[in-house]
Order: sequence, then structure tokens, then C-alpha cells
Amino acid sequence: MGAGTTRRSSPAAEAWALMFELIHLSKRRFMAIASEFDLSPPQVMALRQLDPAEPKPMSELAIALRCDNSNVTGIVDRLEDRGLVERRPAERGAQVRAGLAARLDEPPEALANLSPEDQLALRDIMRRALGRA
Amino acid sequence: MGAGTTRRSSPAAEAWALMFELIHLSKRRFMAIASEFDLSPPQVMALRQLDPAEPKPMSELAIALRCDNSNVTGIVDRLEDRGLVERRPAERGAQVRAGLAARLDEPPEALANLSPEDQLALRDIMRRALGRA
DNA sequence: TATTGTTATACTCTATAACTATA
DNA sequence: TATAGTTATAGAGTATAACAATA
Repeated sequence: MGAGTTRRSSPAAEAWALMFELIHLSKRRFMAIASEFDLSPPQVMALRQLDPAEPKPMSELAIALRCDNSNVTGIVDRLEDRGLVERRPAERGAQVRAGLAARLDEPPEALANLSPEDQLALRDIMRRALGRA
Repeated sequence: MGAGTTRRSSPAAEAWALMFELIHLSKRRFMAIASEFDLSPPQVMALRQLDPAEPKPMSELAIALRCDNSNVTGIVDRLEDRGLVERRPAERGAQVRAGLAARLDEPPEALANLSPEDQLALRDIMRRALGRA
């Protein structure tokens, strides 16, 4: 069996492989949206985590981004240099955040094109998978 | 609505958000496996793409990794320095590949713990989503 | 003292541009 | 000439270690 095989030992394993593939395919879309806003991927993730209404300590941001504490310094530095963030979220940053959300929250075509029944079933299974049942 | 909200406009959008969350959660696992093999993420992806039986031109590798051509040079350089790859896959590289596959192909707990019915339903929906029905 | 954030350092990844080799 | 691959260069992300400030 070569790369890209989708028939696997268990349904969960195959679903996982397909999900991985979908994410990989969606990476292009993500990168396109990121550069649409002239942001690097970690900057996108950082901006999505921040909310002007609820300031977060940088250590919390590091946890959310799953990277080292020292790293957040640089990421936030660059966002701050562009006035998108202030070590307390700034006005323009909030606008960019809203724009990003609108673009990124759209499901990829592969999911949007599913039948309404499949969409509902998929949502319910994913809720159960993540304990949100 | 703050970050981490899961109730969204359409089932597909919510499923997408949950899937994104699952992938993000699984990143830690991926990084752990990568460092278990002492490989960087792009090195993992490169090694997974390569097959001793079917040598690939580096330009094809660049497409698979969704990065620039010039970039592959450095990634392959480092893999070659460690004798995992030879600009024609080497023996030890094949072993590492097999080990990697065994670890990475396991679905994350969130999926493995689903009921058999949910696993089957999820697999079938993902097949349809990616046109493998 | 323990936590938070920064700086220093070093390595990897990334793209663009310019170059070489080759079909 | 066109394609494949490399090198040069510059910028960003990443972690570790050491440090400063502070609760």
C-alpha cells in the first residue's frame, strides 16, 4: 500500500486518514486567507485567540498556540509593530479579527457540499468525539 | 461568542470547527511522534512521501509538501546527512518510514473511542466528502 | 520563591532571485 | 529553450537557557 491509501484497518483509522487529508488540502486555503490579510500562520492563530474585551496574559496565548513562552514575544512584537495588537488588543486588530473569522469559519467545499443529513450526522459524531454531546 | 464556540450557523460549519479543533489538539501528538523519531515536521512529511520502490523527483516532493522547490533542497540535505535518504531512498530510511506510519496512522483517542456505529458513519461521510464513496 | 515575560542564541523552514546543468 | 535542482539571501518560527521584574 502506498501513500494516499484510504482503506485502513479500522473505520476510525480510515476516517482519521481522510480527515488528515482534508486538513492538508485545506492548508492551501488557509495560507491564501492568511496572505490575504498579510499575516503569517502563527499571527493568524494569535489574533484569533485575542479578544479586545478579554485581554489574555501572554503565557495563556503560548498555551493556546502550543509553543514556548519566549516565542510569543516575537509573534506579538510583529503584530504590535503593525498596530494590530497592543499588549492589550487595539482597534484595527479587532477589525482584522472579524474579517479573519468570517473567512476561516467557512467550512471547506468538501464539507459544505455534503447532503444536509450527512452534515448533521457529521456534526453530531464530531460533538461526541470531542465530548460535546 | 468567544473563541472555542462550537454552535455555528450550519452543521457543516460546526463540524468543520470541531474538526479543526481535533487537528489542533492532535498537533501535540504529532510533534511528540516527530521528536520520538528526532525529525522535524517537514522531514516527517517528506519521509512519508518517499518510497524506496518508487523514487520521486524533488519537484514532485515540493508539490506534495506544498512548498517551494528550493526549499526541498535543505530538507532533503538534512535527511541525507543522517543517512535516512539518498537522493534515492536508503535502507534505514525505509525502517523509519515504517515506524512512523505505524505511529501516525493510529487515529487519535477522540476518534478511536467513538462507538463502532459512529466510526462507520464517520468513515462513510468522510469518504463522500472527499469523493471516495 | 514562583511566575511572567524578555533577551540571547542557534537551528529549521520558507520564499524569491539568480545561477548551473541538462533534456 | 525549458526544466530540475542548487545556492544566496533574508525573514519568520521554534526551543533552550539565562535573566529581570514582580506577585
